[in-house]
Amino acid sequence: MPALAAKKLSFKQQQLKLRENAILDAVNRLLAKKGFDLMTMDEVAADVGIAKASLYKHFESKEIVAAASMTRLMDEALTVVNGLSSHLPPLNKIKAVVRWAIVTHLAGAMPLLPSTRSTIQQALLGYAPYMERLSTLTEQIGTWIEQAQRAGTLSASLPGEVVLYTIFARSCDPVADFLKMGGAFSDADIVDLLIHITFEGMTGRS
Amino acid sequence: MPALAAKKLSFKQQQLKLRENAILDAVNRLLAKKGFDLMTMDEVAADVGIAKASLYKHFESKEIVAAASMTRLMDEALTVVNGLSSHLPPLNKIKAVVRWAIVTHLAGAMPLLPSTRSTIQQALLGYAPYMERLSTLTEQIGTWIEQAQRAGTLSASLPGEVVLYTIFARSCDPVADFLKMGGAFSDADIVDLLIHITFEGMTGRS
DNA sequence: GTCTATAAAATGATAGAC
DNA sequence: GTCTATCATTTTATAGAC
Repeated sequence: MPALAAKKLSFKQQQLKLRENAILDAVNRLLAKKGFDLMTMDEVAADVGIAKASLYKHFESKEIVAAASMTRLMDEALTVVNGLSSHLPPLNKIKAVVRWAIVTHLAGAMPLLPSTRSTIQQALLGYAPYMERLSTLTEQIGTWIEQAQRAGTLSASLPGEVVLYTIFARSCDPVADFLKMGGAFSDADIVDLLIHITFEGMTGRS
Repeated sequence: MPALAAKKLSFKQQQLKLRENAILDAVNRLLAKKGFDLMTMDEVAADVGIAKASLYKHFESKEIVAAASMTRLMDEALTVVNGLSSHLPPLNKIKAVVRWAIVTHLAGAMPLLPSTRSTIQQALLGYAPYMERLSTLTEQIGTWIEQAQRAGTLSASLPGEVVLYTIFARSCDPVADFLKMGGAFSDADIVDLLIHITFEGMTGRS
């Protein structure tokens, strides 16, 4: 009965996948809350509700489980990117992605990608699945940047590199945290404000 | 001989001050390079060239030595602020301060102030000398923001809070690190680019 | 695969001689 | 105040029973 056997295996694999997703959920949340260096494997295990040794049966190190979590986040970003209407002007596509990132950040589910100071950066560079997705994402956004610059909706005098890095950096801008802590604005307000200062700046318009 | 005694004491105090400044130099550099959580007291001691136990004779904990370093940085910021020509338009004063911060950042001497995730934030809140200076700095910049908004050079529709937090956040923008790592731009170029995207944004001008 | 128990290493902080 | 030596704790990772 190959069909039944395959079904049983698939079920086991599904369970495995579910458990691993639960682990990545916890890791993602902790990465967003404390960052890689302050997140401990004890916390992760406690959060998932399993023993730490069990954690290591699924992921062989702290670096790898973090990289796996970041890879899943990249997949979500790519899903957002691919789900955008192709009729949208390029600048609006870029804004939509940044908007998604800030919303995710405010929801406490955005690990701090761009921190030159975190130990995880080096590990990510050596983790192929992550780098693959980052490359795809970068390429897609890079194309939109060029299109928007040709269309004149994005400043043509800015090097594309600068725009790209800025988009990534604003996706986990600490300003969002400060404003949220202040309590004077709703999440929706904060998103709009950050999108505005990111693309329009802060100077007055005559 | 009170004069001589006073002189000797002053000399000893000068030596003490010099040594403590050397410690704060090392701490400042390490805070900028790795952040509070990844900086170790062993590193600090090694960097200064003294034993770790000696370090603890000068500063009673890692939190306090870091807070002292941050306080000294705040004093430098206040010196910059007070050194600005009073005839400068308010927006230019604000830009000058941000410019100083980015230059300091690129020189590897800007600890990452705004990180909601670092353990040090809580310690800073309880360290009066730092909070005092932060308060003075915030008040001065806040006044300039209001003036610039009334003058129409800064968008009047933006809450002052948002402008203030943005100024602090851009002072240690990771975009600067990324661009520096890329190697395609000089430090001066990076400063100009960051000032531009911070105040003018990234959209095209028709 | 899950658990308990523990190894191995890093690190903040201190004891005590000089 | 400076040093060497050490403590106490945290934390990554693993051993080994079930």
